[in-house]
Amino acid sequence: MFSKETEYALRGLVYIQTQNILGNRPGTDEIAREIEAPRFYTAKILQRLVRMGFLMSLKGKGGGFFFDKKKPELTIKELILATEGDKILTGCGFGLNNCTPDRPCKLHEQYILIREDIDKLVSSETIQSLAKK
Amino acid sequence: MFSKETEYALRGLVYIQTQNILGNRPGTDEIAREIEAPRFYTAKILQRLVRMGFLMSLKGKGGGFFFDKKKPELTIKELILATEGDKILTGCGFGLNNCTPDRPCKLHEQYILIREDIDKLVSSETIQSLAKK
DNA sequence: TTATAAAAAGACTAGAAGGTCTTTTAGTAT
DNA sequence: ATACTAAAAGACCTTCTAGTCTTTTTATAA
Repeated sequence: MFSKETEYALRGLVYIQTQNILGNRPGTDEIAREIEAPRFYTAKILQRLVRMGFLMSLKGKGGGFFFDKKKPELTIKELILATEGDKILTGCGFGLNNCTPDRPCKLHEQYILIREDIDKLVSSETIQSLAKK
Repeated sequence: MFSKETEYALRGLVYIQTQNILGNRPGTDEIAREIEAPRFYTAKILQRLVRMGFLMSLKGKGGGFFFDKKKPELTIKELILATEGDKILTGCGFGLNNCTPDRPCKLHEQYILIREDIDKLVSSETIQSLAKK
């Protein structure tokens, strides 16, 4: 469904948020261990997320990752769009690139419904809402 | 959603079936052109499908690809399982590999519903049903 | 003010997916 | 029989995803 990068980002961010709630700022080693993801790869992905402004970090002793509480909640959709673009939400199931609403391909009608459900799900859930579950 | 291989296979097989209905046995060049897919890659994918028994072919003049009319219709699901395994139909949206019904992950409940819809769609549609549309 | 801790940066590697091309094999029509 | 046609086989290449590792920068605590 999603790429590894999106998966690790999703799991990592939810873990960070659950720790933030407890007053902690986890670091890459802890995060990677807890979400069962490769250590260095997780670090790289988190760095990208910081650069994109989704997340904040502090270097040095006592440092780690945390969310800016002034910012609105981060929807899964925003995260997916940033890590792997909109192909899941705009692409056609049949794989015909010239499949448009007026010239739909043979799987279009049925696939549209599924795509809308995916869109609804990733639009309504946020990192913060998942962290509370 | 699907891999390129699955996409080209899907489009190629539907094209072959529509041509079979008209009494034709299209070859790799024609198929690749019509479904807008890379020529040699399409040929390779069709060869694999023949080896897997989904399709038949004839070499030499007047040769090409065709379906065995004695066989039952080929569901999209069978095709997907053969080309990319069952990860789309069994995998977890959240990407947690130890996500089971009794220990569900945080996106499980909602994702399950979408996965079931996908399963229903690919189980009900066949190459033959798509070719008729 | 220095030792230490942790993120940032970026080079590098492995493997898989996607794609190309040439040669071989096997039919078919003449 | 032979020439031609088309699939089969398989080597090869390219690109992208996933993952590793080392070095550099920056902050903090003692």
